[in-house]
Amino acid sequence: MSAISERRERERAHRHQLIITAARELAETEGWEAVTTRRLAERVEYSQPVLYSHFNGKDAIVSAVALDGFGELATQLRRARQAAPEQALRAVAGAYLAFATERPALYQAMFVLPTDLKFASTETPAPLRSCFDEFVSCFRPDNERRGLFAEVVWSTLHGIAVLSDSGRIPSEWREERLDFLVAQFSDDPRNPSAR
Amino acid sequence: MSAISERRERERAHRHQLIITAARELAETEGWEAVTTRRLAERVEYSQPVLYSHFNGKDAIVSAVALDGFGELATQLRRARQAAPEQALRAVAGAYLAFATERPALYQAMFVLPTDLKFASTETPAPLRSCFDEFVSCFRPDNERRGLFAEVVWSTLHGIAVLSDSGRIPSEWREERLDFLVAQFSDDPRNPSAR
DNA sequence: CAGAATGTCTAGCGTTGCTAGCATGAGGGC
DNA sequence: GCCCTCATGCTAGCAACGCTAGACATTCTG
Repeated sequence: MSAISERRERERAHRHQLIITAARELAETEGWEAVTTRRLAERVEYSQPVLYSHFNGKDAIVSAVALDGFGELATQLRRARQAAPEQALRAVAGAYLAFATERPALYQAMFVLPTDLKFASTETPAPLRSCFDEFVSCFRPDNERRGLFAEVVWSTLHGIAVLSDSGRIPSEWREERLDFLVAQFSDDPRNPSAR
Repeated sequence: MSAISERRERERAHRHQLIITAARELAETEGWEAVTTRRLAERVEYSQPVLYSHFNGKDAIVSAVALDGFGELATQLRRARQAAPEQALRAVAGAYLAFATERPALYQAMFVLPTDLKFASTETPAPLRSCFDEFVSCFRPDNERRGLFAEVVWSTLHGIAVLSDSGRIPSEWREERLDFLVAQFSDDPRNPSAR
């Protein structure tokens, strides 16, 4: 393989990431309904068909953005948990909701829009699994049902995030909901009903 | 007003409902992405523009379907609660999830797709309010935070419903999640941590 | 019976995701 | 140095989308 084709491959990879970040920025400033293949192509200063030489279609672009998002979410959750080890659940839940409200478009790509990402299977991408594991780690290792705990806590947070984003529940009681949720689901020994 | 115009009004109302049920059936058999104004018009055996003489646009049709759905959901939740007054939360939560899994398209119209329905405000339609009140009624009248309880329980159920519908959590542990959720959120006197 | 009003249709606009097919330009063999 | 090959990116266009303008027909009104 010649040096020239290596350079080409590099440029191609760079453009690949350029498309992803352009789609993400466009979605975050104007919402996903404004992300059309035409506008995206114009933004990366290429014609429309080059998008299809990098991705199978628009859904694949959304999936790529979502995958980036899962990486970021995983690191933020981990940071929050490690910064407050004795209140891990509270910290992780707060970080999750903060992520959802601060990057609503990214969150939508990850959890609402149709993507071809596989969840909860053997081919689940690592960043996705890491996010879930952060929730699991909020519970005691000897808790045999921590997987179930994590699933339900995650569901609750997702419900709060998506219902308040679409205006279906008022967003002003966010902190109260968080405190309440943590109190109900924490499995530390002071919460006798949670085991 | 003449008898003829009365008949016209009747026919018009009938056709109005015809459009709504046609949209709902189409969505439930093929998903909302298959509900286009052209196919819907063909299905009700009228031309496309008549849809716009009944509704402001496609979103308004979705909203009308959703409103029907809220009426049905409210009666099902009420029936479940009254059939098991001493396990109200468990019954209502089960009925909610059953509704979501048995009528996924209807559920989407109510809670996922963009609609112009107002939630949690003074102009919230009655069926919508009834649904929420059913959750509130699962908690003791002397529980000052039952509104908060209801919001969080609803969020959890919605999270479970939407995450399992899109394949993001496995649907096989539904009963376990339900039992766990009810155990954590019930405010009866045997659950000391819930108050 | 003429004119106004109502209702429904055909046709079409602008936009969408996506693709066929044509250029242009670089790489390698002679 | 020259020509063939092949890949790369473009222009142009397709079918389908939500929605609307304007023509036609039918019905009501004075």
